[in-house]
Amino acid sequence: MAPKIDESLPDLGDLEREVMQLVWANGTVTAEVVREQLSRPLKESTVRTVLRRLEEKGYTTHSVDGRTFVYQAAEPRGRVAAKAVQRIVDWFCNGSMDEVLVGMVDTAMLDQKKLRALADKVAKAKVEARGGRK
Amino acid sequence: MAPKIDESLPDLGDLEREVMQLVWANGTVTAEVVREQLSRPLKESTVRTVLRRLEEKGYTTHSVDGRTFVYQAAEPRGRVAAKAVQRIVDWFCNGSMDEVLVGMVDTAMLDQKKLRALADKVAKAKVEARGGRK
DNA sequence: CCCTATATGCGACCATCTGTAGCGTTACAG
DNA sequence: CTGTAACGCTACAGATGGTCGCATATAGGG
Repeated sequence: MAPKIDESLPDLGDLEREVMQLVWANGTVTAEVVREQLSRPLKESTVRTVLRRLEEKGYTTHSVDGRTFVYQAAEPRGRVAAKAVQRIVDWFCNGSMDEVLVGMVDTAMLDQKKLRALADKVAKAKVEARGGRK
Repeated sequence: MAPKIDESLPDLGDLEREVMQLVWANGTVTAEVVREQLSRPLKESTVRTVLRRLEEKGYTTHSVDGRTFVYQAAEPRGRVAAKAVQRIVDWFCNGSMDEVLVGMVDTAMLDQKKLRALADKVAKAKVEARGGRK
């Protein structure tokens, strides 16, 4: 059966999330790179602490280039987001996505047309993903 | 235009979440009722503290019956869940739901068929809601 | 081969959040 | 008037997360 996707990763704080965004955006990053791209000026040690915690939490992995740590996301953004959503659905609606979807329409987050378009898009993406590997 | 839905409510802890479930399930509850239905035995004061915080956070409202507080959800479950999802989407994918949907399919949370079925269901729910007023 | 610049490892601090509860106060039944 | 039930308020400890400082190790330049 399915390759047992590792369950719900721990939550992230604001800074941690911002750093993850940079990791995803850059593909691979070093503490220095992250520091430069952060919205506010933080000490190197701070950045490295965050990067380390992110790895402890399972969001990133690192390899060493010379004596520099190069981090990269352990999982693609969409997948992490999907897990987060899954958790929400479990917490609030006992795993029933329907109620959430309806809620989204209710709060004008989605409309029927959009939903259907997504269904098509997803179907297509699915085919591609499957074609690539598997 | 749309009645300006109040933005993302604060996060909830485990106990707070469990209590909210009871509120939603019961419609209206008192500290006593919640206490009785909780999975573990907690002091009344504990329950009342949680209920109070829940109200501070905007999840519930209360009215007074005699000298007893009667709480009820400020918003339906589906709507709260939807907002939570919205936040996730914003955090991770700059508001693009697509990426998340794809991620869900990727993690086997959803499949094309299911998605399409939901689209129909939502469409129907939408019609009903619309039929009521408007 | 030694020295310095750099990047790391790790521990520390503090503010906030959450679970959990005690205590003083108040209002209504008898 | 008094006891009881419900309330408000404060407290407190444990877990997180943001933010650093400092000791250490190691690659090169001289």
